[in-house]
Amino acid sequence: MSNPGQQGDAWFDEAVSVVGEVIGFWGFKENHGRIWALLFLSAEPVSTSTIRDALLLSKGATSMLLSELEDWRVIVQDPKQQGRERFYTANQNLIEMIVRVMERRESDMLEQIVERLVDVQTNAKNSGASAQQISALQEMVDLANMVKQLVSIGQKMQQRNIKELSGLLRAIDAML
Amino acid sequence: MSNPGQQGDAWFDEAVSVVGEVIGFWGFKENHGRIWALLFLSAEPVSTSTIRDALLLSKGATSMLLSELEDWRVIVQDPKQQGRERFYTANQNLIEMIVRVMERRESDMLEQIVERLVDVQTNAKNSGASAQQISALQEMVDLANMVKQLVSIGQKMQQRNIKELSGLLRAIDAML
DNA sequence: ACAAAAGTTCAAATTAATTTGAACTTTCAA
DNA sequence: TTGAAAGTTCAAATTAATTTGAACTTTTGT
Repeated sequence: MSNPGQQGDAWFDEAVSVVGEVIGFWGFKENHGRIWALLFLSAEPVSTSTIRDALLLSKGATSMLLSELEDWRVIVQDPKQQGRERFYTANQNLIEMIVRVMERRESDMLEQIVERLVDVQTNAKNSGASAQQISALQEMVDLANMVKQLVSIGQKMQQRNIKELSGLLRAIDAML
Repeated sequence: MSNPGQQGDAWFDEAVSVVGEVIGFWGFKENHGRIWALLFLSAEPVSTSTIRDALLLSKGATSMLLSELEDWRVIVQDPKQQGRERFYTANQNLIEMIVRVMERRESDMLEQIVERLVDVQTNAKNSGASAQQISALQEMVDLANMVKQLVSIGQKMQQRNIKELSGLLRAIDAML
């Protein structure tokens, strides 16, 4: 068996598919997940053209997908590589990665949501909305704020590994 | 001012929009969010035709969206109403609702993912994948299991209200 | 400085998700 | 029992998301 455990092996392709599906399910493009999986499972930095060939993507798509992933710091360019082509590696810290992406995706939105809902509540009061309606709006605001709190907890989890977090979750479970 | 704080008021429409956007952003249809918001902000049960008229939906769409929401127990039919038409109310427990929907959406998937990744790992071992690759796969499995753990914590949070949970989150924050 | 290779951009094409509406089934008031 | 109003289904239409590829810009080895 030549080139063991690389792109082309059935298990490798299946892993790339699984991750692609999960990531796609979770609101990103399937190809974001496929690229990340390819890099995460590769020992060495991988060149852009290798990625393109392995995943059958166009030049344009590859460029866009890679720069999005890089922007989210889900992948990183290998600075050691020199020459014309770029080489990438996956961020190996899954937790940090997930937290960062979540934060980036939800944070601005949550801020805006709270703002808009508070506005709505003000207008509702001035338009003679019922007490019940005001408190329904308040609950939405509270919920949005709770999610903000959750995001900030996420931030603190960035430097912990999965094993530690699993232990923490067990402790929380016991509190309930 | 007649019909105070009802559909047609600017604040009401804005609230419906905000919720629709959030829900849409979060992987559901915008109209799921709009219907739920309309019901959540209405004092009385609302008839199907009122929903249709207020949100400008077709007969077919209304039927499908309502039965999906009902299926997820995000809304519920009012049993008191009799007559030909159905009336709905929103599930008032936001936390229960979110947990239930998440659980439903993620649970089967997570089970499958773990299964497929374990399979992949087995094949990888038999195909002479590197130790590094095996452990990368292991990390993915661990992560999926951690998310399962998280879902099960979510279940226990169903009967708590937002204020309680906010306090709990503060306690967790202090542990980090 | 040049030109070949790599990367970017974005309008058009493709593909996927959502909505419509007509034909059908079910429900219930008379 | 009957038929009109309500509800459902699903293929076709619409709308939205993603991908392509050609024209462009940037980079770098010579």
